[in-house]
Amino acid sequence: MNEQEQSTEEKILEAASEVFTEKGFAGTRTRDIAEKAGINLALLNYYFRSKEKLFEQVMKIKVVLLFGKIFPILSNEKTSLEEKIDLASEKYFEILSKNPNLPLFVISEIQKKNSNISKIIPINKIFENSIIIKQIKEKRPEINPLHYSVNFLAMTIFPFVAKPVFNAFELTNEEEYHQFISERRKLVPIWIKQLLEIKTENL
Amino acid sequence: MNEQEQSTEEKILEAASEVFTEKGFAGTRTRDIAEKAGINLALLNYYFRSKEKLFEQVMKIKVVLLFGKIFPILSNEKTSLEEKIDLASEKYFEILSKNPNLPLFVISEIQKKNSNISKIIPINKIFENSIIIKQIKEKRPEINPLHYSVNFLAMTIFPFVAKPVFNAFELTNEEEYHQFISERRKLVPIWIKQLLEIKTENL
DNA sequence: GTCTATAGGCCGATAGAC
DNA sequence: GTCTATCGGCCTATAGAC
Repeated sequence: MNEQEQSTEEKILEAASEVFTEKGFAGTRTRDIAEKAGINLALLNYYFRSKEKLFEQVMKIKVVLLFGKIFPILSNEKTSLEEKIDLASEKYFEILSKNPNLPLFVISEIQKKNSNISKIIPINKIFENSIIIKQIKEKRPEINPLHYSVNFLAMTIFPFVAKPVFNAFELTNEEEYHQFISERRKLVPIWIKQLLEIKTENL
Repeated sequence: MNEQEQSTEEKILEAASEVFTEKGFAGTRTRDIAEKAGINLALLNYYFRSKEKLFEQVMKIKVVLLFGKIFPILSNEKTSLEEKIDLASEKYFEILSKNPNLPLFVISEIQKKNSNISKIIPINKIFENSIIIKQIKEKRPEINPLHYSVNFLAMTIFPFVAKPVFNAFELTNEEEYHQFISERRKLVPIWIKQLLEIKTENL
């Protein structure tokens, strides 16, 4: 499924995905994408019109990858809150282990380009109407459910976002980092469920 | 302390700080820095030699701002673990409220430039030898203390890192976001202390 | 120290042959 | 569809006047 089986368009898209993710939109040269895809620079513009439009397609794919698989889990009417936490955690560690710098790419490029990405996926609507939010509200009506969602995302995603810092300051080597992540895969759902048990009356 | 009281060098540095933070190294044009500083483009090179060297100075300041104030708290021999959590949390929310996109800038630029930034501050040495690590190890010897440090940083920093996502997907408006942050200022230390109480035997 | 003017190189995009 | 060659603009950096 690698070599010749990919169409030219797919080869460009894959190369673009890698280079954009590594260097960001502004730091990427279309020449580098063309070289990595093994095609000519002119072909890139033939297929995608411009660097900007190529980037938009990559970003769309990345946003769907980052959020798409999670929402079905959070919106399942048949699973309990605790089961959702376990399943979402498992799925996220799986996605992020394969795509470690996916979240940093999406976040930092959204920050730089304040694009109208909310038209790709209406995250807020899906989120606000999801079953899990109802379940959290039932369990902890005194606290904005967004806190628990952010806690979950923070504990799961942050170690991947901060990986460049781990490397730069040599906090872990590559092996220790993977060990660390695989420990968190088990710990995070335990911690999240525990946080939901704490009553905090006096805000 | 604004207008004429700043030296030209300071004006350039402050303008550079703002533009680099907003657009990243690659997305920044030295012309924009010069314009924002109210000086001529040539002056920028007169004072700082190159865009690269100016960036390095800005980055050094940012890294110190992000970590410098925290380490003394974590290394204090006279405070308890719980007191350190309260003080570090307070200090971080203070720093990040004033510099909301500081962490995203530092992380994403470190990722792009894999610079030898560890020479600015030897974070790993300071971290490993800090008093708080000893205190965490005493309390939870079965778990790598890095997990609790990452939990703290994640729960504190992540909402600031992810702010562009909050905005892009309209999860909160500006007022709701500030309300959300001020709630976390109280909740995060409570949660962190609670996480330290959980025994997790079976890893 | 501060300015204007410009050199010099890089990069995105396209024209045009095959 | 795919290539080579090149245009035109932008951006960093510097030369040189004041």
